[in-house]
Amino acid sequence: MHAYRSHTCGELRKSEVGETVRLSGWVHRKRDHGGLLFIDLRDHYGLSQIVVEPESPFFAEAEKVRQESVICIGGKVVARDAEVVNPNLPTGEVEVRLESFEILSAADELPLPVFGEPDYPEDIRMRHRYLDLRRETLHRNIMLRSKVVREIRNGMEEAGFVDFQTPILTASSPEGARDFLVPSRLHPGKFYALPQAPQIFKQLIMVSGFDRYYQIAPCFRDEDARADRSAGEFYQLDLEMSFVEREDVFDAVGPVMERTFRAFAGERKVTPYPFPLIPYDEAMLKYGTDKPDLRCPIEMQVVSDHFRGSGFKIFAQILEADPENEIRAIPAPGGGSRAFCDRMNSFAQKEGLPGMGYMIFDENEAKGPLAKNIGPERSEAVRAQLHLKAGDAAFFLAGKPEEFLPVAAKARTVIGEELELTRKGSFELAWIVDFPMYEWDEENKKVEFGHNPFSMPQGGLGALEAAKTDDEKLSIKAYQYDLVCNGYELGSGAIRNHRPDVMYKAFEIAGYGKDVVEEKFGGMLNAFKYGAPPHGGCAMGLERIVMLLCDQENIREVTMFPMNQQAEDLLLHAPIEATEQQLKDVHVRVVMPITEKKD
RNA sequence: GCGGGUGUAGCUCAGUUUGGUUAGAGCGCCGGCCUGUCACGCCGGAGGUCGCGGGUUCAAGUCCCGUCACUCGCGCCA
Repeated sequence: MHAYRSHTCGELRKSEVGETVRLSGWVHRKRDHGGLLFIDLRDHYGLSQIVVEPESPFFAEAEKVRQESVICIGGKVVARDAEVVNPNLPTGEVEVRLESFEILSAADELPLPVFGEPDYPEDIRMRHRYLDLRRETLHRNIMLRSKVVREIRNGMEEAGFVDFQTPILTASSPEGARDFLVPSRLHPGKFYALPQAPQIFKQLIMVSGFDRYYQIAPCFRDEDARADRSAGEFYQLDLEMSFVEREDVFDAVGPVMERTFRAFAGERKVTPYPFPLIPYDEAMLKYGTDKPDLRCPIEMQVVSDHFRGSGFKIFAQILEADPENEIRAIPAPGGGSRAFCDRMNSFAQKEGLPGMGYMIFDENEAKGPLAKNIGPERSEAVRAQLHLKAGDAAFFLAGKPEEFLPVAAKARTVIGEELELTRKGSFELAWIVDFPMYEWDEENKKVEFGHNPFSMPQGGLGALEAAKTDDEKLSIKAYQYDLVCNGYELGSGAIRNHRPDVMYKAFEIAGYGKDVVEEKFGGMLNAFKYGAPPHGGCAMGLERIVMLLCDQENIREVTMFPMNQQAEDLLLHAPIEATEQQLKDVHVRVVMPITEKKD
């Protein structure tokens, strides 16, 4: 017989009754009746009940063994009597009568219980991640992550994509997030950077003639963490294709996303491919965000005209003060109660707005201070535009859209949830398309790249040359798109700008001369001078996909060894001081930040 | 860098609003009992600088100021 096990702990069924077996695993739980002892033995595969009779020579030892100790037991598989079958356990029809018992590794008192997985502080979970990972939920999440990766790989391989690795030690790139730097030993004073994404490499792979690239790629960005954003590092399904237009990219990655979600969605619905396309401008108008949760059916509308010159002076004045100001309405079907509307109003105030006006519609009229001030005719026009009926309400936000939209978007989500309009148990995917090529940099009062400077502007060189005023420049769209699901940005991509002449012009509009482009992006620019195929692609955040499938709202719940919000690894204590010798080797001297002393 | 929340037994939390007796409960831990449990049960016990520092007060877990830790968000994230 095998030294440790003849079966796994999840394997035994009635068919094994009568066999003598050997099992190894962790002591999940003991139930000690004094005269009879039950041990639930756990491994990766499941749970088996071991029974120890008081006559057993091992009874005393087994009674004392601590939870989470690793033991190896032998014994005979017996059928349980009908009344003690455990239907909740796949192995619940049998149990093992203990005949041999050995402690392979005794456990100390636990800093983190495994059984029952009670809520524990995250820093303790991180410090003892190996215990945390034994717990059922996290163990299952990590397993699902692996299966998701396999499903993605299968999909990509079947679609003719080829997996290539790209460098981890590379050059710092001037745009994007802050880089992690690695000092060079051979080149004093010089540094490598960890890639924020294999962006330039995958474009070079296309220029190198490989046609279809993909990789589950590690990405490193020195930015602060969020619940849905890991500190330091994360993985992307990264892909790039040659000789393609936008729809070709959608046709390649869309089906892979659909099959991946569908494979693990269970009862939950998945948007069938092809996913809807929503222009960026339309998303901002209807949802107030470029990553709308489409499970919520509420769509905002501009209702400025109904308030222009109306008796509601506050709104009328806001509209007069600046032509860019507007009134936006959030319809709230079924929200026609004072209590609800007041609650939403104070929500808006908590979010930093002066408030959120509202109208309540009943059978005959619109109620609330707004309705009174603008009169029945205008109120009725608002109701008609929003297609509302008796018992409904609408909320109104006024001012500069860029100022109130973040709150409006949140309010839309909250209203949808509170009124139970938001669908549960579905994954609703859509492409947000036609992102602006440029945006206004308020700090430096200039036109700046909106997203990826390497995206192809729509209309190409002609559109760039035709744009003279700032407004015209800002209205240029890029072949740039995001995939969104349930309010999360799953990934983004673009058709790239593979033409040096267009690139020079694109950078010129953002105020960068030829010299800057050549100095900063010379590597890629040169590559484009010797025959570059039109190409495009995208990158999907792996953890976000897994997070959604696991019904988790925190990315650390789908990451085996995550860092905390301060980007510290509490298990292995990274980051940590380097030794004098290490610093000397790489020609680095540490200068601590000056902290202000208080007197 | 900034804002919100949290911090009381190993853990989860009550007590803080309105300052006042010996700071409680559940889980876990330790000891005892228990032959059919599977969240086993019953009895007993240990365990607390109320995050830390300062202040107000006859009196502070409770009020004030500062600070630290964790977390959520803003900034940042092409």
